[in-house]
Amino acid sequence: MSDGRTVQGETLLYLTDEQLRQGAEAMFFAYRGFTADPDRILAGLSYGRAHHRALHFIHGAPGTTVNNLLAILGVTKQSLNRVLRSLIEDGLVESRVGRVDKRERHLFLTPGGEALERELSDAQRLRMRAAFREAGPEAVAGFRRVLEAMMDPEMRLQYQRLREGRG
Amino acid sequence: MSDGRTVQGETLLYLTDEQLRQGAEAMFFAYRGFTADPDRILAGLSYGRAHHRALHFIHGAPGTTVNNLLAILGVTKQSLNRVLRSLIEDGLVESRVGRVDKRERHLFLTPGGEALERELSDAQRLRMRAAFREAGPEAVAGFRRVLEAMMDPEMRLQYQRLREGRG
DNA sequence: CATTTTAAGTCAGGCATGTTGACATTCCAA
DNA sequence: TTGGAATGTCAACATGCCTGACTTAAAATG
Repeated sequence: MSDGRTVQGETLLYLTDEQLRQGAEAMFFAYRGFTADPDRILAGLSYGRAHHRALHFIHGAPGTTVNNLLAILGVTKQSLNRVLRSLIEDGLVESRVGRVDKRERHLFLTPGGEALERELSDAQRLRMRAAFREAGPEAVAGFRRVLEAMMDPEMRLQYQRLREGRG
Repeated sequence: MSDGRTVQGETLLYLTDEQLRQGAEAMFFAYRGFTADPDRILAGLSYGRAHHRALHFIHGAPGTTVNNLLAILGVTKQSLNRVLRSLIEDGLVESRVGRVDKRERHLFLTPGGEALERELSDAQRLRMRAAFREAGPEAVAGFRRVLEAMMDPEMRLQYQRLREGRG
């Protein structure tokens, strides 16, 4: 890979291989922190990150279909199905047959599901809030901009669609 | 959770629950993109992300010990050992008994290991470089600041130590 | 109406990753 | 010198996610 510095001086210092390397390491360590708190809660419940993600997105889009969730989470239906089955058995998620299309199942959180989702989200938000506060508003804007640029185009669309859906 | 807007107006808009929620989703989608390219390469090699991480950090700190790597990667030594064993068997990593302390093993990449590390890093850097370029230098600075604030204090130290070690 | 497509769920098998437990080797300090 | 601590290894097991093949039901198509 070429060295940004050799191209047009200090302006592109943030594109040197070493800067990119540091960026990658920052992503690695930060993601660990990002998931650490919910992971601790989930560990005691024989649930994993997959359950958290399902609860998160069902909470954000109640009534979403299995197929929809599949596209957002980017896992196979076999994988998602195992997660959903346990959540439904434990009474955290409700699956209702679609009214217009009876093949579809619409997913909702029960009060218990909402409670767990909130517990997990609160743990995660606590850390994010602290980080955002510490870094300041401009840093947060930059953070968001870089992350969005890092997504696969498909995922970027999903992300923007979710944002718009909630205003 | 409290709503930032109610505290002191638009200044803290970036701390509202909805903003934090969007930040969390951005992390989720972006991390997927971040790992997608190396994952594709690894899939054909019966290797996984753990192998990539090991190669990455051994490359960055040649001669590091197993214990050292353990602290950085945050997994159990048994888990790391399986990864290292396969990398050593495949001739990508060399393990040398420590000279001053014979209990320690010092880890180095062989030319083959360096080659694979480079291939993986190049794939990842390509995406990061594009994202950094698209977002611009100030955004990248903010990105880094938020990620650093999001790390566990321990990991933050590891991260800073690695940065200093390479200048 | 018959056929094809779509949505969802299931079973089987595989691989990467993580865990705990037991163990060998080496070092160091009481 | 002896016992504890540190380092690393091996084995067994659990989990999560994957692919592939299949069933069921319903919708779309012709």
